[in-house]
Amino acid sequence: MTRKEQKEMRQKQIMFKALELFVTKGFTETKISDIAEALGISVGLLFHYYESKEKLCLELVKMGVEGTKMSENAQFDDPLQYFEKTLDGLLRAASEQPWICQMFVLMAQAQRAGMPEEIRSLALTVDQIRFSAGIIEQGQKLGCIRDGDPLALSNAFWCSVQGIMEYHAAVPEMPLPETRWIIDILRKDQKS
Amino acid sequence: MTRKEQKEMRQKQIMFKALELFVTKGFTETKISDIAEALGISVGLLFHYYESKEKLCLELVKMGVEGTKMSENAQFDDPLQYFEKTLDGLLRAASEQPWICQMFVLMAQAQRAGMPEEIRSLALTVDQIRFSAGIIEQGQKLGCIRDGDPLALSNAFWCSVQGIMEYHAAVPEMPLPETRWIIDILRKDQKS
DNA sequence: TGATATATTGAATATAGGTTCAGTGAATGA
DNA sequence: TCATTCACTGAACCTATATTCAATATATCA
Repeated sequence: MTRKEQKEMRQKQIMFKALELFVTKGFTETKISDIAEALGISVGLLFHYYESKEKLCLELVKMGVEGTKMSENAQFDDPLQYFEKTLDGLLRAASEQPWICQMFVLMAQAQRAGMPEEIRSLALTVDQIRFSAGIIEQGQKLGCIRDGDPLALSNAFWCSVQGIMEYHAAVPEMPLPETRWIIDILRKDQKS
Repeated sequence: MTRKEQKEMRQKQIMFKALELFVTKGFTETKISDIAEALGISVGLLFHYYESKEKLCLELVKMGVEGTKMSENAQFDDPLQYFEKTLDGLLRAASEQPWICQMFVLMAQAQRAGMPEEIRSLALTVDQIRFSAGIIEQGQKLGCIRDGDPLALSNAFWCSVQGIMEYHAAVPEMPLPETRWIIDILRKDQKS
């Protein structure tokens, strides 16, 4: 293994363990030494790769922001289908790769007051709710999404997803819901 | 005002401000001095009323546990109606009294790893999800709640509520969803 | 009114935990 | 092979903040 490969591997290792701990214990509650210990490396080595706990978290949030922007580019015919596809993908991913759902949770944590300002403002650049409200409006015109304030509907949907991801990050053994249960928050005429 | 009244008022004052800050900033991220400053009192006074930050939080969690047990005693005819009544009450309360929704959020925080053990174990004594799963099972037999793993359905419902409360605690100006949108996670045949 | 109890303060203390750094050993490459 | 670079260590350092405490002000009550 070349030096470069080794370096990238270590960085990845550190990031994913940090993500796991930040999400299960919380950012401030996670000690740098917790991460180091969990990986069986020294505290000093961690600072060799990341100049601070804050920068490490920032790196994770950057990753999350990119992931979100990505998903906003998904193509769809039917607006309701957009949510179906997105949610189905998320739930499938969450059940297989813990880090996807953890990432989801981290992004919410990062938006809270009390987070380092640089992290917080970056996290606040994603606004899934407002973005989806536009698609919901389309769906309402087409008659596949129920009536009501699009922003409130979008909020209801994404908050539900958020809650589910959060709980699954903490208690992975709890069975995840089926996509269509959550989609029915938005669907106009149930019974498919 | 008598001494006793004054004492109770101060304690309430401190508890509610602490709740607000614990929820918006996080437990560890909230400094004792933040609470004191926000109330215009000294740090020392806070310790006169609560022997530690941990005990203060514990008091809040106790309050939350009692509230939850209370709501479990609600009477109902129709299982679906139980959820409707409960959620409607919660949403109504959340929009009027911030602390109710904050309390909801605190309970989730308190259950996380990384919290002081005494707080965590107390918070873990409430198990809304498992409790509601029983009611969901009844509803399925009666045909008013959709088929599927009752535990997973209960999880979906309460996680959604959790997510909504959490977001509303952070961004109160976002309009809350309507009860029936969330109830439709559980409802068997939509279109009322 | 005086004596006691309680509310209140803020400076001093203790400690946890993020960060630094001087040093060791192993890989790389000329 | 030798020199250089980089991975890696863990103890020392430093700061932020929970907690303590001695002192003061105010209320209660006999």
